[in-house]
Order: sequence, then structure tokens, then C-alpha cells
Amino acid sequence: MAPKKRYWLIKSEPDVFSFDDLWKAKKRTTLWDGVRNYQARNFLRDEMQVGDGILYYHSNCDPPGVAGIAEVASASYVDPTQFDPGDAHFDPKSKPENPRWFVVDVRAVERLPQFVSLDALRGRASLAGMRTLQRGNRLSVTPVTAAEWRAVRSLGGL
DNA sequence: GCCAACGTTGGC
DNA sequence: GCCAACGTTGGC
Repeated sequence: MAPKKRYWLIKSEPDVFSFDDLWKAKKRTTLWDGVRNYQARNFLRDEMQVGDGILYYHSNCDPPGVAGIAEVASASYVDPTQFDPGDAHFDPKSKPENPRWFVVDVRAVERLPQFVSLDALRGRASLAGMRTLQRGNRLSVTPVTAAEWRAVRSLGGL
């Protein structure tokens, strides 16, 4: 039996890699590299399953919000950037025989007819529990409930 | 194992 | 650009 589908929100700064960039990428897919937080790493490495739904969130921009729908497109594997001294995410303490950081492939699935701004998210009582909306939250990968997933899609016009 | 210093995130 | 929140580091 296939594992139950889960839902996630991942953050990206659109100046670095926007949902549109993902949409235009080869096979609309890229490896989600550069995660350097252990909680987020654990979600990537241990819990994400191929086919899980992803809310693609634009952070550190104006306005912030959910820009599109994506999905997990691979099992987790070792993040190659941690071993590349020329990469911004190089981690000199991580050894190939015991890698610290992992990625999954992420594929763009649907454009949202309507961008769902942070304001719009906050305007929904049913979304008040979303991790991303909590004060001080900085995690770039967070789980989302099925109900939150449906509510955000609906706000986006899907 | 404590905790001060420091770096990063990200909304505003 | 500010700054609150939070994670990590490293001296002790």
C-alpha cells in the first residue's frame, strides 16, 4: 500500500529561486538544496515521500505568500553542495562517509490562478495554526495539514 | 551542560 | 534597513 500523502510548505526567496523559475526548469524539477537546519533536514530526509504535496512559499519579498503548487519528486538523497568548497552552502564539517545534509527533488505541478499572500493566509481562521504563520517561525520546511492544504488551494483559486 | 556571543531569517 | 526570534558555536 502506498504511504499516505502528506503536505508541506517550503520557503524560497523569489530573488534566488521563484516558483516561476521552477516552472521553467527542465521537467519543472529541481533539487531542493541548501537546507542547513536540522529540523528541516529531518523532514526532508525522513518524512517526505514521492508525491507529497508542496505549497511553494515566497519569503523575504513583497508581498510574501504562496506562489504555486509543487510536489515531492524523489526520495531524499545526499545534498552535493555540502562538499563543494565553491558553493555558498559548503559545509566543511560534513564528510562524504557521514553526510549531514539531504535534498529531495521538487517539481512544479500547478500554477495558482491567484497568489495567496501572507495577509490572505492570516485572514483565515482555519489557517491560524499554520507553522509558517507562527511568531518567530523560521523553518524553511514545515508540515501542513490536509485541511490547511485544501484551504490554501482554495484561496489560490484551485 | 551552561550560556553569552554571534549569525541568519524574514516580516515589516 | 531594522530588529525580534531563534539556532549554533564555543569557552568555561
